[in-house]
Amino acid sequence: MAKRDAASVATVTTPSLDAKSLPTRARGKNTYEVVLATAGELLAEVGFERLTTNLVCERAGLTPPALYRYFPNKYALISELARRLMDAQDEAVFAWMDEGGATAGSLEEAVEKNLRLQKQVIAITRSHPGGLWILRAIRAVPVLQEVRTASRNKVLDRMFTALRDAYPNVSDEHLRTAMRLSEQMTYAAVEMILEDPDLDDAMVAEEVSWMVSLYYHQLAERGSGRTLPKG
Amino acid sequence: MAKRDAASVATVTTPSLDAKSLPTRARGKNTYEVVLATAGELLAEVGFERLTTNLVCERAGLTPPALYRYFPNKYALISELARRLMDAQDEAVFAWMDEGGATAGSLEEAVEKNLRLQKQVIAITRSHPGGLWILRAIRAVPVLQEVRTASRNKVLDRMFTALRDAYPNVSDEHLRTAMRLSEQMTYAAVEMILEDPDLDDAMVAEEVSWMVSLYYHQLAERGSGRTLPKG
DNA sequence: TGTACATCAGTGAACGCGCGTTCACTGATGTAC
DNA sequence: TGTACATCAGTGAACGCGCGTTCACTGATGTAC
Repeated sequence: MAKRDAASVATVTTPSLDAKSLPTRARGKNTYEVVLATAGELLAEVGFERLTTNLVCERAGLTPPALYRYFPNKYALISELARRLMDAQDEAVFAWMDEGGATAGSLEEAVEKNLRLQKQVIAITRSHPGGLWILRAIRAVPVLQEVRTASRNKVLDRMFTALRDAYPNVSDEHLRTAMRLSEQMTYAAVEMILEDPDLDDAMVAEEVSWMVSLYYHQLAERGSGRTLPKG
Repeated sequence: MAKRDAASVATVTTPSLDAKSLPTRARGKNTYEVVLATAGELLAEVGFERLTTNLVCERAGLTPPALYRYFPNKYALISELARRLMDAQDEAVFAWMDEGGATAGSLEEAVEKNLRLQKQVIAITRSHPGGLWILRAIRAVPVLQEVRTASRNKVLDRMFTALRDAYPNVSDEHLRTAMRLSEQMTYAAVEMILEDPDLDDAMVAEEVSWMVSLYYHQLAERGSGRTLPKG
């Protein structure tokens, strides 16, 4: 077998995200948090691409080896920030479900409940510095996609269990697809709102709630075949 | 005024995208296309972050100054690829509108028409090497967002004109928001399908069509206040 | 309650790599006469 | 139809910068006795 032309091979090695070691003492814990906070702050200012460990150190008033003690690279920084954001969002969703948010009777009720959740997710993302960039990063950076996938699956599994019985005519796969689409819609709207200050948050949130609620409302009436709703 | 601490300032200079010069002769035009094709290919293989001008040159069998003659940096490469993808998609949307795709009577008809467009957009994106990465890049990379914005506004303006009269009870802002949301939903679904091969393309496309169609269907009935649909 | 010691936390300085970029140059291609 | 010349296209080799990373070290902090 001939030696392959070097120019034709593109090697891809994924950087590790494993925290090198966690701080045990107060000083170290503080540094750890300062680094993360600074990373979030800089993320909001310069975006993902321009974020470097050196830049974080400079801003945080640390030398590189101090950061490097806890985080192997910038991906580990974003990974931790993303994990926290996802956890906060997931908690909000679970609390919402526990209050019966997902089991509405009328369409109007569903819209109202959905709207509350939508607004919460927006508020949570906004309260996390660099939140918009975190959302973009977990979509666009391969090593970080796992954070998003893990969070999504956690929420989806629980929601699937909660909703399964409410849609007897819909197959498992169909229901899962429906849930993934509404999840996508929710996050797309959050990104939209955060990146375009001209948009009316409340209006966007309400419209998304309508879109998702109408869809689920009609999904219940639709079979696995294609039955149109009455009217 | 005191000199600001260097560590507290994060400068952001945006790279230029202007093509340095366009090739005039056949050889140059060929090189130009080879560079772009290689960039798309590598984008699909290694993603945006790992794409470098050096890597493109190596794979294309060129030296850096050859690439550099036409493109100032990697953003210019992706920008051109993105512009082409957006143009192809926009054309499909316009053709669809010219065939009356946006002006359906019944809900069922709307779903059918919407589905055709959705499938076309998926096919177009798939046919462009690195298409998924191009979509991600124009969302996540500041200099490239303009490509997306330009394309979006072009489509939105034309669609707004076409739909304006069909929704008399809906304000301009409301209608624009509605269109932006359905646009987001469409692209979110394309990304979803391209990045998760386990998904059933046809099912996702159909569900998106339902979601969007239901939404517009109900939008017509809804006032600028909040009137619930009958039923 | 004080001191000695182990361990944690952070520093200063330096490194190698590869990226983007440039320079002076050779070779290819079209065109004027 | 051939040749001279202007311009386009691409090369080879080198550069500086800044990023990630490491090393031997100093300083801070908790704890055993």
